[in-house]
Amino acid sequence: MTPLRLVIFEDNNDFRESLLHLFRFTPDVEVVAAYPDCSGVRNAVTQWKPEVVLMDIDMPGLNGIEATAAVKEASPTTQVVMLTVSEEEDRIFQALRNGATGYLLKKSGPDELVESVRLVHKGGSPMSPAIARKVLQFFHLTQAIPQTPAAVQKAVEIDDEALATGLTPREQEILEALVDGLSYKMIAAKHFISTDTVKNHIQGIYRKLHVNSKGEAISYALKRGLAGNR
Amino acid sequence: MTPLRLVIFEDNNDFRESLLHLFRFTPDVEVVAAYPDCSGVRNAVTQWKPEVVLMDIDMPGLNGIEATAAVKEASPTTQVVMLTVSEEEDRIFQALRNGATGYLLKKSGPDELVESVRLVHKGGSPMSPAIARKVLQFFHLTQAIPQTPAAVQKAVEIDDEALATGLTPREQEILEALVDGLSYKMIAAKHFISTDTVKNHIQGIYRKLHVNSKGEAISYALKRGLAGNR
DNA sequence: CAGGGTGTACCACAAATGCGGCACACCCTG
DNA sequence: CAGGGTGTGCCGCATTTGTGGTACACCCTG
Repeated sequence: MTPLRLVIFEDNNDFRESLLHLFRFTPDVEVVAAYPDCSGVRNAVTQWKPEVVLMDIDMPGLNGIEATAAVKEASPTTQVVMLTVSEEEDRIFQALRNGATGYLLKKSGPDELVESVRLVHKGGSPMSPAIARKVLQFFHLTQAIPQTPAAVQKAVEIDDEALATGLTPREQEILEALVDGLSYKMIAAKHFISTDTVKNHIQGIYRKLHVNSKGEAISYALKRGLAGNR
Repeated sequence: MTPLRLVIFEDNNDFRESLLHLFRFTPDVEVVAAYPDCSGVRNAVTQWKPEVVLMDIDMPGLNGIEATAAVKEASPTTQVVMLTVSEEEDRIFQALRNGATGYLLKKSGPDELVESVRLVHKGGSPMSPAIARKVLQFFHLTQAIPQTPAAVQKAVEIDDEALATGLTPREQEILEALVDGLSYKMIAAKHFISTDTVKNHIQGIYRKLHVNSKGEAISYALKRGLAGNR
């Protein structure tokens, strides 16, 4: 069986070297080339036709995100695995939409790196759990409302909003205020409590509705008629 | 440090036993209960208040997907990791929609299982690479298509909502994203622009709708059907 | 009475948001 | 061609929001 061809783009010399070293002891993976920058991405992939590319995100000149687009354009079947230290959402999503199919934090262990290269070639998407969580969050927000049979039943049987969501009466009131677009301060003034207490209630709401920002809460509440029925 | 409380739902006796056995040798994880079916999910989680639940998908009676919804409803902070043999997309997405934050194939090794339980508790989303790939594919599909000038023109001609409110097509798009509860960063990623540009558009929206916060904008838009018609 | 849930309040810190301005490129249209 | 509208990007700064604690008083209910 011919080994899997791998090309590496990584500007940090030490890290690049240790990657090379790592894969030297991996018989089924052959590092055919390793570059400290992405100036020659296009040529590199057309020349080497690698099955997999390991791509650092932070690099001088052409960065890893743009380079990923170039790789996929020059060789669509090549799988790109991003390597990064940061967990910035922007970059994650941009890299993924540019065609990256793996996304690993550099703190991943050697075994994990090697295994990831194999996996991405086998059609998987190795992703550090922290990254996966962010993708999932995004996924959740753009999803339709879940309709489990149980939930539907419940909604039909009892139309008590508070019971259905588990919100306390106070939380329900605060949610109404949120939906009106009020700020913490305004809510506090309206109900004669401190802004800190408002925060507490809002935290409770977030926990129970599985959201973590005003925007999500309002969206959730209005779309399901939990509030704003006036 | 108190160990992490884990509850298991798995109908296969052998597999359940081996899970129990596995975690018996994991000091930082304590399996407080294990059930062969989900008839008592709600009671189980309210009683044990586990940090993490391992949930088989295929089970007689209430299946793992519905049970997941029940778990999250009864104990929102509990993290649910799905365990399954199949890679059926519908089920994956349904489970994730219902609040599962991990998704492992049963062929995962013991170490991976244990590590996944820890990771999901630390805020990650352990996912078998094959699953992650499917989520990513879906992710790709829901991405915005870059605006061609022609498309913009078209939007201007047809979009009477935009005309009615004075919002430009781009602003309309951003408003849709706002209504989904997305953050600046997420919107930026979704439309492949910088967060600063997102800010600019949002400023434009605020000016035209006479509001000055995300909350007000979402509320305004949803209540008058300017967005969120899906 | 002990314990749980609820409502209140405070502190500290990180991240996101809102606001102001500046700049440039593109496409229309007069 | 000049100008306006739109989309994009960047900088800086003040405020708001989100997260994690701790604390205490009240009201139930077993």
